[in-house]
Amino acid sequence: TKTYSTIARLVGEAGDLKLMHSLLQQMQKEGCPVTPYFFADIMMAYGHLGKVKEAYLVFKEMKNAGLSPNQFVNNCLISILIKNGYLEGAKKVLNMMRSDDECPPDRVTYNMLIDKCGKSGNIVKAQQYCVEMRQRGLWPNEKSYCSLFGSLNKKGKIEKACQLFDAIKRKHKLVNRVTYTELIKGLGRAGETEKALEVFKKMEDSGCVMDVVVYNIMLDILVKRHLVSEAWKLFVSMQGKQFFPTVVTYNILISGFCMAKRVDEALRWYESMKQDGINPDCHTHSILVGGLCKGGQIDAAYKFLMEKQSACILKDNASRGNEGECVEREMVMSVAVHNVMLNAFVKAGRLETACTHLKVMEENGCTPDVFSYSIIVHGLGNAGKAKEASAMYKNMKESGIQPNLVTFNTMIDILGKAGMIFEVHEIVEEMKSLGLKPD
RNA sequence: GCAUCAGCUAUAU
Repeated sequence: TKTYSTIARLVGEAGDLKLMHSLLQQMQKEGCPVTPYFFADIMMAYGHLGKVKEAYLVFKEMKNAGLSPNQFVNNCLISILIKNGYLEGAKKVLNMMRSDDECPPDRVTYNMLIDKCGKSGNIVKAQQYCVEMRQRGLWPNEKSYCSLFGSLNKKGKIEKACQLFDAIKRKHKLVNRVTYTELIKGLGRAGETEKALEVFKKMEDSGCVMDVVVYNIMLDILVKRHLVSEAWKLFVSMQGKQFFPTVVTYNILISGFCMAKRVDEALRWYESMKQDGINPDCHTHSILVGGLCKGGQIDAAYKFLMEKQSACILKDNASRGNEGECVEREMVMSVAVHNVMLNAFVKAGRLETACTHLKVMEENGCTPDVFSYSIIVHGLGNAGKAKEASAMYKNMKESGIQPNLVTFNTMIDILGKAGMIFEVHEIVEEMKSLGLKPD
């Protein structure tokens, strides 16, 4: 069974359902017990590729094979649905579980839903799930509370968040390092740098086990307040405590130098991270492109971007087996980096260049996303070209890209200002049909 | 069952 599961994972990643079928048949022929975990592995593989439909087909396939889903498999399905933005689907699975005495929801089930509702701003719903799990005799744990706490933080309700923090600390004693980290982050976002530092120091002094994430968050707060030299001190001291910088740490510092308009230093740090053996990622590149642009060096930014773009065709040594096989794969510069560039062109009034670059992206195998189009649409609208903006908007939809709330707001603004009231109504109707509420 | 659940960095209104 283990052998087959291992193979099944690979089959799942390759997206070959047929092969999976024959594997399954072979297993049954050989009298090899097929477990739900076998199916779950395949489902998760699909899920990570964003192939929700395929994952669901595997789920159904499992039922057809006469296996009823257990809590684990249902949770996997919920996780896949949630990660890919199908909250409604996840709720349906929950409903099935609620009415299934053999397979009721467990703490993981609720934790996932609490977290997702919190992240999408529905705190009330998140709390309802929390109540419901208690009614079922399931006790919320650190993760449940941290999700709830985080949702308040996200909404900027720092006072309520602090109250909740105190409550869960006093009543349930269910706070850990992650909860403290979340608290620091919330305080930082609320502009309470001093308090954030205070909690951070308390954490350090009380002998609480730290990790690099806590340091990264503290660094980010400092850097966003333009306290670059404070950040530098922390960067040094963390290493003295054996917490070594990751790519995120470097990205934060580099963005700090960019925000402080010290782009040269940012570029030097970019070099030194590579020397430290840490690979820059798409965040690094978009931070640098943005930094160069904001420093008025648009053309340098473009040059940098195109250089990285052509360096992107490289060997991907993600060795999956022990055979040392290297998969040659074409890597593409992340859309987000191009989007930063597009935005810079638009903001500099170089609309033509931006539109040209949109095509360059596609030629380089980098598919524009909803951000790319929104940037261009907004640029056109700002230039008083409402008709062209509309055309670009249509273009986007024809490329199979769903508009989101920001896109709709942008369009409403453009059309409204151009006096195209009828078209505004069309947009509003479109929003409704997608289940989006105007904000 | 070491598998499903919480915290860090970039782009649009």
